[in-house]
Amino acid sequence: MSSSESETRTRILATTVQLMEERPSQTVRMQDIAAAVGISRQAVYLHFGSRAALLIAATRYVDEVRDLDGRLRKWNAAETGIERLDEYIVFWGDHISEVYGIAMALLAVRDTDKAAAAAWQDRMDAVRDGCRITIETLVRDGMLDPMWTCEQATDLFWTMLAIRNWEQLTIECGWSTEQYVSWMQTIARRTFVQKKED
Amino acid sequence: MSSSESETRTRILATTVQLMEERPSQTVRMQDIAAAVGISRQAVYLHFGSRAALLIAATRYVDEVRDLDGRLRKWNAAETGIERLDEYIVFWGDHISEVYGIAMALLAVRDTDKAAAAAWQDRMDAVRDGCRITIETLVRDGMLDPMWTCEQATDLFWTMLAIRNWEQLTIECGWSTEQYVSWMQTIARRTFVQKKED
DNA sequence: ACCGCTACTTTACACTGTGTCAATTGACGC
DNA sequence: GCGTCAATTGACACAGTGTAAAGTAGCGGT
Repeated sequence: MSSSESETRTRILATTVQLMEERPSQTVRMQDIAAAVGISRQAVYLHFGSRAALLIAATRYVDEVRDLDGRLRKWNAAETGIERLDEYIVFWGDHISEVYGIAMALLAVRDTDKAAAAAWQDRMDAVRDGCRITIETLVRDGMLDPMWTCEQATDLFWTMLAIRNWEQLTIECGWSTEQYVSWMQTIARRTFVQKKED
Repeated sequence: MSSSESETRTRILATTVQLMEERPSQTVRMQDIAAAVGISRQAVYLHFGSRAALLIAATRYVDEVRDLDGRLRKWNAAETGIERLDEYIVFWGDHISEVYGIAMALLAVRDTDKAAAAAWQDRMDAVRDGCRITIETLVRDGMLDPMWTCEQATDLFWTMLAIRNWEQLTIECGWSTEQYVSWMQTIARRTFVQKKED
């Protein structure tokens, strides 16, 4: 795969990600990306047919570079449902903080571009799958609070982990990612884990 | 105030709100609003200098029509902190479901328009104030879980109530507003209210 | 030496939506 | 009839995306 990718293509992707991280996503134009790479705007269109296509490719690129799959291994290896709950929040918190820039850019074009909307949906579905599997492991352990169905708990867990919430707590409220993770873990446990009957 | 407002101006506002509720906000253009009202695009600019100004006026209009202040009375009248927590979620859930359309439109132009950003900030600050007062009432009652500072609990409560979360749970997950309210109340209580020492 | 290929450049233009401007019309009160 | 207020019409500037066409520079093969 990476053998077929030209060096310029990779440089475009890396630059795009970098610019998106630096500035508020909206304001990064195709022009800016081209200029930063040191090529013409049209050259960018030569590699990626549209802004949306570029953003989609950029998210994939980040996943690859940051080793998304490797990071999920710890979560996957967790034995108990509660461990999984904790590990998923750790994984996701760390991941968001590195993907935030392009994720927001992709989210912004989603309204006008079908492909971008589909790409976003894909990623959100993947996160939701992770949430569902986590909740199902809790159920298996008999630890899901009976007030929730599996479906409801998944909806809620998935919503809690929304990037917008991470954004608000860290960027607007000034929480560190560590605080985000540890407090999110607390809320998730209190919300989903059945209380010891006493 | 309402005496100075021309009938056309009001019709523009009402139509804007209506269109924004119907369609995904982004796609409603000044042209569409003008056509729906039955006037020219320029006539809209005659009343509201810009798209952002129109959206800001539209949010105010909705607040007035839906009697925002009246709805807050019940929350304000609540005696205990826990009652306030519950009532604030009821108020907010109902309110979001009626304001959703324009709120999203306002949010969308926030990135490109300073006035819209300020207007959005205003409203979010107001919600945050409500959250803070609610949490402070819990503190007064000695009911806030000692794991949170007042500030942290406010941040978190405010984030829980984010419109995006309501959007995801109701529109994407299919929850009713009643479910949203009742389950949000559960989570909020479990997160913020100190457990009975046993 | 020439061919063709790939990667990129330059210039120009179409399109969409916002926002501005100027000249015009039509109704209403006085 | 006069002013004026509300609205109309048509034209245009501007930004950013996306398209199209012609040109260039380097490189490998024959």
